[in-house]
Amino acid sequence: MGSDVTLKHIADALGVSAMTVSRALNNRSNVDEETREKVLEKAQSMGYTPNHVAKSLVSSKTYTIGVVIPEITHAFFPEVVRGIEEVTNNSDYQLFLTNTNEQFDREKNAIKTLRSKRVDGLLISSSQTEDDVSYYKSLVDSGTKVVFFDRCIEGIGASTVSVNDRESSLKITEHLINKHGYTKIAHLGGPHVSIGQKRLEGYLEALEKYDLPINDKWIIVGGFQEEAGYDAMEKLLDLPTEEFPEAVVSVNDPSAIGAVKAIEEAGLSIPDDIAIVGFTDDIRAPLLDVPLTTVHQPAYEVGKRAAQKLIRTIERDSETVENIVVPTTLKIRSSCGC
Amino acid sequence: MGSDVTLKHIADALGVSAMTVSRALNNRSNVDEETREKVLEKAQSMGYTPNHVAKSLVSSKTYTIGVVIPEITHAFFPEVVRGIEEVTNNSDYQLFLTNTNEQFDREKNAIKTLRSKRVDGLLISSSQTEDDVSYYKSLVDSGTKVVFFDRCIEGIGASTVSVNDRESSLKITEHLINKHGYTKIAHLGGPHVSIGQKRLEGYLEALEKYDLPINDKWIIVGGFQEEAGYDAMEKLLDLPTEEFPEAVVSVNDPSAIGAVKAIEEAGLSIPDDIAIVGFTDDIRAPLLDVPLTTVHQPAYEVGKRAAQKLIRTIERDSETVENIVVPTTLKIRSSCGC
DNA sequence: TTGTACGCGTTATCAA
DNA sequence: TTGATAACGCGTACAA
Repeated sequence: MGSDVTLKHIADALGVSAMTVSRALNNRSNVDEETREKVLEKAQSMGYTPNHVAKSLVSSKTYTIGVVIPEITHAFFPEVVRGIEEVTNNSDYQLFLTNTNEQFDREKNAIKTLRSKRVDGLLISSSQTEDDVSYYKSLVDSGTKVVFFDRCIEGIGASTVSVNDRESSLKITEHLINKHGYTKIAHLGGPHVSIGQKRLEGYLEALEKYDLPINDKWIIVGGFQEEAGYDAMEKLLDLPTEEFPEAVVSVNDPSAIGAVKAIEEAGLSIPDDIAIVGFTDDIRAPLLDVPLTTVHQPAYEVGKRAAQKLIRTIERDSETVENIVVPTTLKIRSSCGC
Repeated sequence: MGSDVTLKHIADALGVSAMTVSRALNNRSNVDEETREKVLEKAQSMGYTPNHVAKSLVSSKTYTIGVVIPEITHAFFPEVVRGIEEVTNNSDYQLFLTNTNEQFDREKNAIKTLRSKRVDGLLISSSQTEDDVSYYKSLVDSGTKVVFFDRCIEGIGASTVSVNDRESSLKITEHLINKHGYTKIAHLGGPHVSIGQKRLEGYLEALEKYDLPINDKWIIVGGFQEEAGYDAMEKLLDLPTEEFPEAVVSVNDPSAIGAVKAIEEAGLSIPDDIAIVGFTDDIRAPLLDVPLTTVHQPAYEVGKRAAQKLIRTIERDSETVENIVVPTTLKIRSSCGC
């Protein structure tokens, strides 16, 4: 594709200057109407496609946004992307999508490439599992426009869009306590950063609020994926009878679904032998043998808000840093005992 | 981000020419080792990030691929994207992802923008519903490198990667006939292009092969989404008893899932009152109340093969046009009566 | 080994 | 209203 038609080609064909062609094609006012029509016609017939690469070089603006997500097959994220697209579609931005497969190395690599491509900004859901913000801090400090969503890094000068993780986790745990009277409640957690930490805090807060025992063996630190939930649940299942929990709060639905698998394989039944709740409202949640009680996350809305905030941040230097929180709703099904 | 560090900045800081810096940074052989080290160090300390926009302008190569999919929330496509990424990740290409929401207008728009951005090639799963290939024909004729996947346009000079739609549809329909003895079989079809057409053909071929009646009222032309399946099924449900089908072959799983909803709402039971099979092997298929018998499509593999073919087409002018077919497998569950 | 000149396609700026 | 020139950041080709 090195043989593209350029402004100069059209100009030569018409006996005018490239500048005039540029003006005509960009609807500038200072072009003779007759000239403009000739140009438009010629551009059409020659199959001209404007070269945004050259435009970008001049304007230092690419109309391009890099989207970095940890797990494209986790249904939450495609839905977020749809929300992002609703916004970008109406504002001429294109999306570079990169899926990091939960690997921080791949994430750093992707961000490096995206910066080389001079994206106007980045939407990031972090896959970092360690509590070290220095990488992101220097990214933001370098002037790169970033908005975090879902798995956010707060307090480093970038806006964030997330759900009220702590509160939601508190509420769903409270539901298990209040409504069902469980007292022995375990937690299948994610890594102790970002949403993993907050959801853990919500869980702990609920137990404390009701003076329930907190048992270290009930708090498993795992990951966000199905296998992690499966493995974590296996550890719980190994617990002796007297320590066996009555209910489990999972960090998200994929993890919960993995746990359900482990429970079923152990020949136990939900919610009688053990109740379980998730977080996400995955597309599969209502379809499980025992439909999963969970926290509904408005993924589409998260994507939309994040994209809006980023574009405003890109286009206005005065835009403030915000931590935007979108509300969740409890989705009560039957895995909790209801 | 117009204040980026350039080669010239580094050059000035070091008292050398920009060219020397360029050579050092690109690991060219003809640079003094001492100079190279100084440059590398300075580049690091000044926070230099190479400008791919400028590089692309010079080289007419962007290391960028446009991916056009019709429906990002249909789980098949995220899985395809993962397959694409496995390939692009290892070859330094970035993906522009655009979701057209099954709207051909949006697709044309997206392709136009992607061409302006001078992507090196396009991976397209078409959302067109009309049987007019002229748009794609002129796209390919213009020299744009295109590989179609899943919803392909064949015979216009672009490679395609798809599953053996006709055969698979034939086989799953045969299963209903052979294994279960159904004779009155309906089809909830997609638009009559690409996979819609082929899956319809497979269905018809099966009926003909076994001398079964073909009833126009049993062939509903709909769409690929859940609502389309729901609506189509409602039409079948309105049929008088003597014309009521015993089994339904759906063009894909989302459509089948919509149909299942309609069947359940009508108070009928699957498979006793009516059997149903799909096509895709959606993540939800095994989780339905009556697990869905369907055709498993190797989405990841489709993505991988398509990306490989496109990159080869981009990098070698001599690359031939191929219609690549990846095999499916029947996924027998219980909605067929098994 | 290093530097200079030029071009990639476009637009801002100033002159005609 | 139109055109000439320079610049965006980089790499090729050639010269020193």
